[in-house]
Amino acid sequence: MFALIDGNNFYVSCERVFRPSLEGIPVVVLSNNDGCAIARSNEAKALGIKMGQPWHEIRHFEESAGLVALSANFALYGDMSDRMMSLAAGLGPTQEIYSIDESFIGLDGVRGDLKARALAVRSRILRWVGIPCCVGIGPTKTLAKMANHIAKMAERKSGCYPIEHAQVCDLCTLARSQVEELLAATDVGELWGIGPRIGKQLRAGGIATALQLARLDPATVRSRFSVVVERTVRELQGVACIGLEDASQPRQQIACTRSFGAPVMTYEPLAEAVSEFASRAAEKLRLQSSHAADVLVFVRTSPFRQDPQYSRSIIVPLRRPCSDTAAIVAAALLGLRAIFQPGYQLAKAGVMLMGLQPASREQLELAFDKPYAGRSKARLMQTLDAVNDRWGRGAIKVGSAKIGQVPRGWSMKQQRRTPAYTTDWAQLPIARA
DNA sequence: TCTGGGGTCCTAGGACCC
DNA sequence: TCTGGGGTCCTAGGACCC
Repeated sequence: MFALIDGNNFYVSCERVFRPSLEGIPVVVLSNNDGCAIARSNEAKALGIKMGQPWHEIRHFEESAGLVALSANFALYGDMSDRMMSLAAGLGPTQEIYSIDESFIGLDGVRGDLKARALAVRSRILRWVGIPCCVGIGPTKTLAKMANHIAKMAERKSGCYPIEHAQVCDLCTLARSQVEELLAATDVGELWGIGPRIGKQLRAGGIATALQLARLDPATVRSRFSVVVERTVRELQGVACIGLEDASQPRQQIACTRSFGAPVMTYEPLAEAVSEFASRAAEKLRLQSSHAADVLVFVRTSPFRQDPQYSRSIIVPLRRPCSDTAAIVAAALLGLRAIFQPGYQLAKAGVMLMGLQPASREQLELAFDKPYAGRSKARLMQTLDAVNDRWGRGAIKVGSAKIGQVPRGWSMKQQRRTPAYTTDWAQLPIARA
């Protein structure tokens, strides 16, 4: 048995903790560069504002409906999340933190009235952290997710589900007929694992509700769709196919990407941005004690504009897997040089680290104890992270202006013989403080 | 004028092998 | 007219999640 605890309108709720005057009015939190809405209060949802809707399409609500828009503060949300998760963990013996605002709780072995227990945890989170939550309980993760959706909608919109399921919905204590009524009242597109594409295909085939999907034959679903949809069907039937992932797994891929506030057309500002992305990605990499084998860098124009489109990416292998900012920045810049073409209004760029592997004990020992260069590099990275942690991101950066650029007067042969990513730390310009 | 930033998993098809 | 059969690995792209 599983529970899913989920903070309501999480980013907006975090903001409201510190600005109670925002209660009861339409609020959105905006993405990077205030580009689009990434969280909406119930009042904003009632205005018809969609997830991810561009700000310029909804800003008229400022005047007409008193909409308040806030720039995102992810550091705050991360902190609030940690507090919420530690209280949510009290619901059962195991916890999987699924996203910044959701966690699954394994309920095996928990005795007594689960609904009362969930309500108590919910009110503790509300009192101590200030975040309103909803809890869904079911025999599988997919059903717990659906129960959570019911708990939220029953509270928010009267009439769509029976009001007694508001805030906490426990499918495990209901009669079969009651569960089927809830399944019948749930659109197939609301289910975990059914997105817009599959949802459309299902509806075209006459499957519009969760109940209709639950009654299909899994094998048929597998042949017509995929094992993923088949698993959803089995989970709806009460057969648990997706287990709880207790221990958090290290990431298999680390990305740092941004849209630009204004189009970028020249190499230098792009190189500066890509250096920054690569540095941030390398920090994240060291945080999980991994090494990367490859660096991917991409640039692209805005797909929403009519201008000539340009989208390229390249994967640059590192000489050997590492987590060294200098090597990763150099590789990213080498890649950027290969894919950059002037004349396009670039809207977005990013760096991804791939082929991640644990930094093994041998590698760590090698870095710290054996060759001088390796030791100093690892210590330098530790110092970099420590200083940036203490004094704020970007307090120390790796200088990048010249990395990846070819010294004046070099022949093509020399350039080919000396790829930038083989650059040693010693050859790189030292950071400015 | 202005459109997020992360992630995961699955599948199909090609290359390659014996 | 007929043109093996099976396996593995890799990659790009698609679909999904928040």
